[in-house]
Amino acid sequence: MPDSVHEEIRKLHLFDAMAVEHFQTLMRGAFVQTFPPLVDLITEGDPSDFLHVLISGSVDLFSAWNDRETSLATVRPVSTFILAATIRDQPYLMSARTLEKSRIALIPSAEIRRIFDADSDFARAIVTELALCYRSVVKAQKNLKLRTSSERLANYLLRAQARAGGQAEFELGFEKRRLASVLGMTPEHLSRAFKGLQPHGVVATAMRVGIAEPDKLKRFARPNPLIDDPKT
Amino acid sequence: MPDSVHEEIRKLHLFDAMAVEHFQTLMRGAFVQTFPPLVDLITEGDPSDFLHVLISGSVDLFSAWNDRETSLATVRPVSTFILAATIRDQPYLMSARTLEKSRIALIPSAEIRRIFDADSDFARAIVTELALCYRSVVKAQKNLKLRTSSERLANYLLRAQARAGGQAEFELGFEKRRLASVLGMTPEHLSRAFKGLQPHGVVATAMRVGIAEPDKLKRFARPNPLIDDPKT
DNA sequence: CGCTATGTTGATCCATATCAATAAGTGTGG
DNA sequence: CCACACTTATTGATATGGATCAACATAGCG
Repeated sequence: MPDSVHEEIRKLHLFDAMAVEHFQTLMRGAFVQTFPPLVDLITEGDPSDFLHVLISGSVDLFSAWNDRETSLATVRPVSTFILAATIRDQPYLMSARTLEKSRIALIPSAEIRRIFDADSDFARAIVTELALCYRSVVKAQKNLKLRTSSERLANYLLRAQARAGGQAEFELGFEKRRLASVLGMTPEHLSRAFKGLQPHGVVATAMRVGIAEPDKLKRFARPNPLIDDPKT
Repeated sequence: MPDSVHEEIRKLHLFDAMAVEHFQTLMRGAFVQTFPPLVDLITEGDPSDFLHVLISGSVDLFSAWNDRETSLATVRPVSTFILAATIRDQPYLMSARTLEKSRIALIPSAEIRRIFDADSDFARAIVTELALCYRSVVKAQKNLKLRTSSERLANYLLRAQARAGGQAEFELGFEKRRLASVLGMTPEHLSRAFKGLQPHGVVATAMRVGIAEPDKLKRFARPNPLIDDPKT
């Protein structure tokens, strides 16, 4: 693995406080890989051999049971996934697949656990990261259970607009088909949901979205920091 | 707070590895309280002043938005709740209320954070606990999104039977009204769901439940360790 | 230029919520 | 010990959010 990547990973606050020698030990067993869209990365039930760190792109965490499948969370850079399984040395509870082209660092779980025991700065960083993951799953769950699909779409668009720097018109990173899956609905339903948002000033053409009057959309969407703010 | 309670808390594996003096510091600011059923313990959005440790009883974690309310998880002894908010020093994401009469230890969050920084054994124990909380939320989410309400009820009954020592007939700890809320459905729907399970050998009278042929019910419920096993 | 994947639209179905009425407990004061 | 009030449980009728199925429209792309 090239040193430039080492430095990139070292900057992540999960790794920036730990002792140099421990970091180097971790990196010896680690590697970074670029995956195309829609590649299966892990399967639920498998032993947690690697901690995954998403460096760029996005990843869908999902689960299946009895021929049904559901998306549980979307991971965005830079953050880890399946940290809890790694820590507990238990099987993954969720499967993961790339949504877009993604760069991912893979670090052997056994090493993580060993160094976690040896380096208390690292242990503390892990707690912070894990608490963040926990809270993001809770927020995803609230989003899904408390909102209708149109409300989820409206709030998603507002967040996407914020990510795009607040312009009135912006690119929608996904194909609509994948956006539907991210939002937990069928493509047909997403299509209707977009139409339903027209009275609230949303104009959707191909992969571009325009929000005529953000305040109007906000009155419908009612964004809430305890659901939509990724930082808290 | 009586010393007997100190010892009880000290036995929880979250606290059993930490240095004695740190434990005593924590206990100085802590207290244990017994709450009747249906008491609101915390409200989402409030600052996380206390880490809660459920010693006996059960607690519902729920959330509200826009006049809608949903239950997100049920906490059973012995475990902590709102640990992630405490660690991150951020507002609670969920509200909590007792489901039954419950004993709860309250430990000032600021102390937890201080000692977390000073005691690496404690930090490690927190990681383990937090990973467990994370995984239990994920399991709750899978249960809710992948199963119909009858399937959730069937699996709940199988777990309740296991908790009761595997007898064919056992007490159902809750009022049906509360069970419905725990399972994420309306009381009316629960009533119908119980009827729907009769062909699978479930007999429900008042607060007692009988499972005539567990294998038959299992064929319908399809329990899965990645959803139903609280230990992994 | 057609082929295949994606997006839209319409019709219908399903799980579950909601509303309404009634029945069955449970508790309290006289 | 009973009458009354109040909560809980059941049952029926209806509404709703969203999925599914089917038809058709587009749009990249070899």
